[in-house]
Amino acid sequence: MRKPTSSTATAEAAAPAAAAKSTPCCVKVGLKRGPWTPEEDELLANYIKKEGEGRWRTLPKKAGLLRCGKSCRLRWMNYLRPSVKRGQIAPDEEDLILRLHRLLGNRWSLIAGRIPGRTDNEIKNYWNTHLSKKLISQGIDPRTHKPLNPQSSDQPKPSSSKANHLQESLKEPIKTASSGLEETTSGSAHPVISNKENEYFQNNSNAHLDDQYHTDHFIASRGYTSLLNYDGSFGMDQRGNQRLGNGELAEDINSGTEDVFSFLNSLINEEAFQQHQIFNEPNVNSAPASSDPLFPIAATAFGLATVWESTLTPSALDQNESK
DNA sequence: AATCTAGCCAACCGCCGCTGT
DNA sequence: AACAGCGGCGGTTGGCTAGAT
Repeated sequence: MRKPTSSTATAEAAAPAAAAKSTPCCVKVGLKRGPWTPEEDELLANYIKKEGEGRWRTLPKKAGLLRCGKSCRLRWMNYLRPSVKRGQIAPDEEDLILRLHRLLGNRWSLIAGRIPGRTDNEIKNYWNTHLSKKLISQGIDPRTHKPLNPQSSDQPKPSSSKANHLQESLKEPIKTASSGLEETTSGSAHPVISNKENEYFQNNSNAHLDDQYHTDHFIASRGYTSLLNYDGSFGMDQRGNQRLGNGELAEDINSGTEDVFSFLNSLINEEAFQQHQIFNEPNVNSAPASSDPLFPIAATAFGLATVWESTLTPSALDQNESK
């Protein structure tokens, strides 16, 4: 159990000594904690509107808040930011969370980065309160996305159609935006996996979808598509890292694709890209239209993606090796 | 009506990696 | 190379609320 009073008291007692050496933002002398008031929200929002995000350590003082910088950052990121979407998680968002979690594990910020308007905290809470329980009730281990009882994996699947849908959903490879998009039943556009990729899974005996490593590796090796956000924009975490899978995977990705993605990220204005239609149309197997106002950006992205597709994907590498 | 219980979620904590010195 | 500061992340907590008893 958490011990707020004692830990706070300890921190406060230790604060003067700590402050003499450094000024960590979590020194709690005289700082307010707990729920934010509307007045505090207004102060914070107004300040950030004027001065912008960042410099969290000094922000509270300048904004006239008796909060630590971390608390301000959290409040802004999870609640006050205009882009934060409120309200229930939609079924297609839930589906995406499940798929991303299967690939990424508890990398909430990475998952949130691919679901516009949702925060890592919100997704984490939703997972812990809804999805993990849902998976358990379906006999699926929420950590591994595999059957809870391995011996029962040969048994018939749960009889309800909902359960079947969930099981099937978890087996599908995550849809990517490499070569196109498809309409979901709910009407929103999801990135799709290409025929080539399906072919790869079918032809490569090591790439069976139940195998977390191979699924991860496949997606990771196709770095550029896995880094496409749900809305079609290119996504990395805020440090510019690609935190997919375990460290080994991250190395795999970083060794081959980071430059490409840094370049793409630098090319693409996210806001403009979100409004851009290239990744929001049902079929974008063709190159972007030159009449499009964002043609230069789209064409560069498309070009790089095409080069990547034809030279560095597992199937392309196999083909090149066999030549 | 009062009490108990469970669920939800905003907020906190400790740790880590990056960056600047 | 070592250190300190900062921002960000994931795990966890505890207050609030709705429903059950």
